[in-house]
Amino acid sequence: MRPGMSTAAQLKREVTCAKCRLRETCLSGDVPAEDLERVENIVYARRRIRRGEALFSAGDPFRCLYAIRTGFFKTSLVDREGREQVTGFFMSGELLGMDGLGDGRCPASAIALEDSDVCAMPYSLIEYIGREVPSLQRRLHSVLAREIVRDHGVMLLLGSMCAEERLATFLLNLSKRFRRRGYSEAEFHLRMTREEIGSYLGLKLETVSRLFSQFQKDGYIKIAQKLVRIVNIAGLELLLAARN
Amino acid sequence: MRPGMSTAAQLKREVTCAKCRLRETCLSGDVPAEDLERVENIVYARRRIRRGEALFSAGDPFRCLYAIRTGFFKTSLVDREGREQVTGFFMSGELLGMDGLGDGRCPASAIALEDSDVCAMPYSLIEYIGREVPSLQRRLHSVLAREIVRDHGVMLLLGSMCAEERLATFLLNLSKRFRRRGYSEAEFHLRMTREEIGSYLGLKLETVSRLFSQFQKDGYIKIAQKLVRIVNIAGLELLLAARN
DNA sequence: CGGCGAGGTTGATCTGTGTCAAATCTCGCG
DNA sequence: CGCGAGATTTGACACAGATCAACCTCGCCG
Repeated sequence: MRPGMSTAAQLKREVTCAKCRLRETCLSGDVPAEDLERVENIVYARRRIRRGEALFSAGDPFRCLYAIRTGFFKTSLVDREGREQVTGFFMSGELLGMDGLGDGRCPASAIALEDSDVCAMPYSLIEYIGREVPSLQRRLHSVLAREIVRDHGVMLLLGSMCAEERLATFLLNLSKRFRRRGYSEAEFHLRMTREEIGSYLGLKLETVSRLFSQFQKDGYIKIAQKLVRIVNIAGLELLLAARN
Repeated sequence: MRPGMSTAAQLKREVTCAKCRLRETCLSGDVPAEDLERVENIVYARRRIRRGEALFSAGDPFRCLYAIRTGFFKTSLVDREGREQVTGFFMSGELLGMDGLGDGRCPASAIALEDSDVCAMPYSLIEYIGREVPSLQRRLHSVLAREIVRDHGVMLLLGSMCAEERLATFLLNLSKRFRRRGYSEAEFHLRMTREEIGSYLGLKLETVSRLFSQFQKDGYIKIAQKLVRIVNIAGLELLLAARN
């Protein structure tokens, strides 16, 4: 490797989609091996974001999509009247920044909830290379559409579930995502505060706190601070199916 | 025109994006004139959907995106436990079916709330032609992303507004969309029932009904059945800004 | 042209969450 | 290693919106 190489280029070197453990959830997921080298060029740089810092903020010009290599983020929206809404929590292998594609500005902010590493992928490159690699193009569409489906799921949660069901859904969703990444599905750290959970679920932090206590009393979970252990996954699922 | 031409082809003949009044909100929006002929080929057929019928249903295989030429639709989701959630209302010039792009199945249903006409655009063609016409490709991305942004707006509504604010937001949103289409922003027909409004806004139909009455009493609107006339738009906006 | 059924309104009451408040815990930092 | 700010828990109480119920309205079909 040449000395004097730019930082971005150095960082880029460290990254190869081919070897990335998270490839299948990422943009290069379905890209066949022979196109992979081309596709790797869309990873322009890696960025390290410290806990509490913004990867991007509402109003920023849109340039990149970001793939989370390690870490945890929340995205949130603030309307003109100052109402804040957490719109999602994102973990390794997931993509951030897709909503900026609409009109060249990021409508939301993404804040790291722990020290995190991301791959920055300029949209201009994705677009350009996508034209030559249909599987990449398709994957991008698919990822955008899945985000829409996810959002509709949250609308269902907010629009037709009671507090208990919302929190159960939230825990089960996190559990499933951790499992898919090879972490324990039963025990994990909540990276976010009760208030952030509340904002996401359309509840107040006190309600979230009470529900955690109640779930513990009912034997569904053990909770100590931010560490959750789901003792009875089936029970939580049943709670959703109950529909009193 | 040849006799014996297939129905689909006949229908197709009637459609030219170049002359379509709704082009700018549709997929061909930014496509330059010289590429338009190519892009028009993605409109495979027109379909007429009667009030109450489904354009597509949850579980259907995904093939097409649909542009609404005339009419009005709701989309809705039903979860395993039978909870139903209306996820959106769509009017002429808007696109339906994008959420199916994720995994080849339509996760939601789209029901016509009045007799409607749509352009069916097979995804395979959009994909293929998009590769040659970057402005189309880009437009598709943009439209998908805008849907994400819209959904986040609904999440904000459901997660942090009170009933009064939700309904005011809903009315103002409809008003704005009618205006952009050249219809009256002040007076329009609600195509959906109180129950469907309620589902969309996370409220019960009784609450929706009461709020309409209250808004009328407070001089914001006149309402007779499904006909709304917004008497005081600024007042409704102020109601949102108030944040008691 | 009359009756039926779906949709809508309104009232009374109930209840799940919000609100407010106070005590406790935790963790980063000097 | 202790301090202070922010986070969490818990309790008491209030209230927005749900629920239940009765009645109304209107379009439509026989």
